[in-house]
Amino acid sequence: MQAEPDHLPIGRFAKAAGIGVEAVRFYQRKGLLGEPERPPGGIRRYGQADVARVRFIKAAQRLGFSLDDVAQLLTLEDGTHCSEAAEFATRHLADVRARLRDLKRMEAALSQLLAHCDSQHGSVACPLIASLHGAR
Amino acid sequence: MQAEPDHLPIGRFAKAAGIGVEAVRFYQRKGLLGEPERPPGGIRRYGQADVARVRFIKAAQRLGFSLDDVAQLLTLEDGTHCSEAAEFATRHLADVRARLRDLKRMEAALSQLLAHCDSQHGSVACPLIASLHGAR
DNA sequence: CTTGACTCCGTACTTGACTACGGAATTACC
DNA sequence: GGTAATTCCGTAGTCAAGTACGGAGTCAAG
Repeated sequence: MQAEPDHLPIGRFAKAAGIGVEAVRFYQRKGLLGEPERPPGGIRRYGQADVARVRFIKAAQRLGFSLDDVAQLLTLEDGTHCSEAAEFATRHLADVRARLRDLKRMEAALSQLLAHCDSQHGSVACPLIASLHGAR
Repeated sequence: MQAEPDHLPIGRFAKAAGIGVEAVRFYQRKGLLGEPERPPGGIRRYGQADVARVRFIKAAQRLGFSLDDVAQLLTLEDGTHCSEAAEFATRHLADVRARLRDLKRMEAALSQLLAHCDSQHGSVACPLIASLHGAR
């Protein structure tokens, strides 16, 4: 049958999303990803929206969010009632901003290291620990 | 004996750093943290520099770095020869910048959600997935 | 100088996030 | 329409990052 971009069987879907077939099923069990309807005596098909969803999951994970965090973020995406959404979003936003602060400090420390390194050779230390001082 | 800030026994040290005693030993086994000398028939003592080091480890983890990544970052802190340092630092810097980009997008999406949410009640969706589109 | 808390060190268990396996059903290709 | 590749689904194993346990040695308060 058609393997067009919005009727991908699980194997192609997983490849398109950059994960394994087993990981797809794992995310479905965790509730991060829906199981498309299975036509009687047929197989499930996946679309581009599913691919984007998985890419988001992987991106958020790289930013240090657990799958439980990602699940909450996805409920925001999916549209919850405003009052609950605001609560989650506020908390996650504070979290995101704290991470941003630390990452910026880290970027500064690393790029200063490189600047030093370029200009003179020998050995240099990088005050990474000090740069995040006051972090929590 | 003295329990002054630079002669902490492992229990106080762990508490000061916000982790458990077992985690301290675990980081030592991983090489993230040195084992202070043990005076013959005595116990090891830890100082503020160790506390700061552990705090850095935890902060970096929250930013999505694995302990192996953190180990590399710490070699920069500890001061390596410039040529190797530059290589690591360049790679990590690119990584940090990619994360920064994604986090900024996420921050924008979340704060927009809140802005919408404040101004009108009912249900709102948050285009988080779309906000990271083009992420890797 | 004893007693209770703490340290040391090795091994084993737990949790989160997958990854692998295997047998029955479905699909795709010639 | 047969057969090789996929899918399905359940169970089990793996790896990272800890956490817990336990017995022998050390410290510190009375």
